[in-house]
Amino acid sequence: MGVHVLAVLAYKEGATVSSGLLAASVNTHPVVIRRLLLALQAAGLITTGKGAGSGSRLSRAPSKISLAEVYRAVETDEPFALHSKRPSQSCPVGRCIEAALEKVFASAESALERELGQTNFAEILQMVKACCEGSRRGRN
Amino acid sequence: MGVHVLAVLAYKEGATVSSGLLAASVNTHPVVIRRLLLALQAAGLITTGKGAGSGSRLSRAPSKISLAEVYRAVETDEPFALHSKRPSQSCPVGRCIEAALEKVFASAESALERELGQTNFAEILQMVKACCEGSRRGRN
DNA sequence: GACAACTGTAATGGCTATGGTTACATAACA
DNA sequence: TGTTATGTAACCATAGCCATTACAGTTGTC
Repeated sequence: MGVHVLAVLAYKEGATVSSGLLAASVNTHPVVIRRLLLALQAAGLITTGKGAGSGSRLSRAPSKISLAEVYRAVETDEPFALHSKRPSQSCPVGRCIEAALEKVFASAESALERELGQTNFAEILQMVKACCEGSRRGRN
Repeated sequence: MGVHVLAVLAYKEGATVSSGLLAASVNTHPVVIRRLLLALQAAGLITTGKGAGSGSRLSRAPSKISLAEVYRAVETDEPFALHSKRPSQSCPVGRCIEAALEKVFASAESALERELGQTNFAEILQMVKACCEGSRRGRN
């Protein structure tokens, strides 16, 4: 969903877009979008103005924003669920499995981010535009 | 959690382990473990017997089981949440973003599985055993 | 200055997924 | 036949996420 928002912002190169318009495209509620925009702001990906006629825009060129940054900005919890309740400490495996898993999962996540880092929004924008050829009647 | 179960089975090389014992190590309920065992059976990672004195064991050597297989066996839904409600089809971005994202996410997931595939349970077992040196009083 | 168009933020309710629990049928073994 | 296990359904509790409402603060325009 965060990707969707940034894709729209990239689509409207530089123009400010209100949360209402973004919500219409994502098909959700403006407040949901604003919460998302806060996370994207904190990550420095967009700038948001206040007041009438205002809205959000990318703070960098689309080619300078990778999916990995969006992932880091938006994702809150760990991709792999560790144990909710701690394993039994009286079992040798239970006592040590968490440390072992953390190491492996950390490298898995870094591999994931490395892969996501290889796609930027210029490419996404290009894919979207290529897909839309032929159905040029866009109201928005 | 699936990893934990298989790690215990690897720890008890070849011996059958009941869902009750596994549950004690994971610190959960035997039924939860049995649900998990069903998925691991379906993936061909373990074999489970019925009846008294029975239980589960690995169906392959630990070195022949990778984390990627566990991931595939256990994980049900997509790692990246697509849109729950479809985006607005009247917006050019909304109309095309899903197809673009699917392609990118598929490659990201395959990168993830590639990374997970590089760790097998012989290595995990080794990590667990290395961690437990010194605290050798294991009741189980 | 009043108004309109925005964002920021809190509070709330609903939905879904997951895990925990109980209960019971069934299968194997001694 | 009794004991020990699995397989499976049903149900409740919990957590996380999204949607919604409500309202305060900010900016630009008339």
